[in-house]
Amino acid sequence: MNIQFKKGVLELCTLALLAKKNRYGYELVNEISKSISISEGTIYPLLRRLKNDGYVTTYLEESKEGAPRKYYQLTADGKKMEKELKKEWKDFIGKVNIFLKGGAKDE
Amino acid sequence: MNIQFKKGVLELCTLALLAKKNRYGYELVNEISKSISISEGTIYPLLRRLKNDGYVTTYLEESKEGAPRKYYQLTADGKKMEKELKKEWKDFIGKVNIFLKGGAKDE
DNA sequence: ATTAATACCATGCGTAGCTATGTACATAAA
DNA sequence: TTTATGTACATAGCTACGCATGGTATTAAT
Repeated sequence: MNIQFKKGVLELCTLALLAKKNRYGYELVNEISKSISISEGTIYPLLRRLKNDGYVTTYLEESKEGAPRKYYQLTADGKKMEKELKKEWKDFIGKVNIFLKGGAKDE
Repeated sequence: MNIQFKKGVLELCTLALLAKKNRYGYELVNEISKSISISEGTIYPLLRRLKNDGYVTTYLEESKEGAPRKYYQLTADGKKMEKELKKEWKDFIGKVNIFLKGGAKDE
């Protein structure tokens, strides 16, 4: 899978998943990697950035299956950002599609 | 416009435009920037990479309107790459769309 | 005790787009 | 003449983000 395509989009995917319900980091890794190949080393730094930027807050919860889980919750800014990024993304792929339309010259 | 979204996609757009007909660098900049905001400092290094990687060849042609133009032409590898990237892109945005479906939890 | 699964985190690296700047030629205006 | 505009190409330094790698801690099974 093309690494470059993911740039910025994983942030959008993460925000979109958190918009549906609060989740913990490891859960996000598993959820996203079902369809897009990613590693923990990508998601944890991303979550840290989101927190530093004020888009999410966190809280701990114990787990019966291992170490305590750190849940991530969108802030008002985070919800706003999610909507904005989603809109930008749809707009962007629409524009890209203009260039992809029409086949090669020798087809 | 989100800079990160463009990563890798400008290469696809460039290849897709060259698949339709040969173009010179400045023309590509103008063509692409009609819908996606880019600068020359992005496209020229990109074209250089494409040439180094054997996806395009170049030839010079004089112009009545200024400096001579360097035309870019897809190689067989370039055409193959264009198809592959296009497929990967469509696959990718399909997967991203899975995460974007469904609204926020409080809507 | 050791292994495995769960769950979290830090860091250096490479890639690619951005800004800013420079070169060079042609044409037209001052 | 020199100044500005448009065309055309190119590079240096910066930044952001995903990746690979490694580490810690808890719980349960072997």
